[in-house]
Amino acid sequence: MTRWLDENEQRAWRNFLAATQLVNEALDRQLQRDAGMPHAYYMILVALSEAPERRMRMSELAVRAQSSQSRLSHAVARLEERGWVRRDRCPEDRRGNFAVLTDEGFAAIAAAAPGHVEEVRRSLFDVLTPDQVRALDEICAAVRNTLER
Amino acid sequence: MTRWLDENEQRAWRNFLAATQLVNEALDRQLQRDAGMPHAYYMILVALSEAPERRMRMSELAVRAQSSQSRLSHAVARLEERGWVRRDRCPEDRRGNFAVLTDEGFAAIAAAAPGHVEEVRRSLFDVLTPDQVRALDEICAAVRNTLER
DNA sequence: CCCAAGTATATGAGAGTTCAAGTAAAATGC
DNA sequence: GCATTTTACTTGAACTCTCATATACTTGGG
Repeated sequence: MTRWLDENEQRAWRNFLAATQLVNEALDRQLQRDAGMPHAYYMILVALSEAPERRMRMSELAVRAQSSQSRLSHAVARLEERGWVRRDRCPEDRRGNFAVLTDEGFAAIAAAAPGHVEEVRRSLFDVLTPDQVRALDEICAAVRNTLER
Repeated sequence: MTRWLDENEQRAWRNFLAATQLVNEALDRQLQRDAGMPHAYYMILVALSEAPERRMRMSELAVRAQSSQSRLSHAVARLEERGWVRRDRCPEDRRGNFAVLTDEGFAAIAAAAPGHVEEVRRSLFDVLTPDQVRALDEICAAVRNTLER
């Protein structure tokens, strides 16, 4: 019954697992070492920094930062302890919260960004030809389209 | 100084992050739900099942299963509790250990494999054209070549 | 208006991962 | 040969993530 992977698919699959893990590990290590935060936290701060007034409702932030709501809740609690994020109650819907990027938080990603971009280039873009970057973009967009809700 | 990502690179990067995370989450959820183990554990069991006599030194296993030594050590401890793996001391080098896949462990991946392959197809291969699979393979191989070791 | 159902978020426990440090045995060098 | 370094692996603590559940508020009928 099971349609097993053929040889080419096996190879592609294993290369995919290895490559994506290597990239993610490289990112996490660099950010942890140089900025004291995991990549997931960096993504949250970046999402906030791009939002109007640098604030966003928790649920929207979860989507933008590719996080589950629970994970985000825990993460924001941690970021709050460090003074990088603050929570403001939402007046229109008193169940809701805004996560707000503080000036310290903004300073933190501003400081972290150059090293991070450097690592992104080193571990991905420097390795690929422009054609490969295009191909990768399309491949990932296709995957998103299918798996995202 | 910093060479920021241009618009295309930005898009490719964000699609890459989203797509790889979606695939990994899909894998982890399916395996956790249907086989009671995370993907990392599955990879360890698979690596062992492919080894001669279904056993391997811890350090080699770490490489094959794409795990750090510490992570592997903890994971094998857990797998041992479930009776899926056993540890044998290595006679030639008494610092060393073999991780050995038990019959129960083999049964566990044999049972898990079909559902896992199904999920791999669903979340990646079914979405891509043969050309895209080839392109992805080459891209990932290039990344591995650069980042590995 | 009130109650049931739904939504937004938080919380706690359990599990996995990382990092630094620890143990033990082999290899190296003088 | 003995001290040093290296290798193989483990351990513990701190942290993050997941899953199930709880809380608080809102919404939609009747």
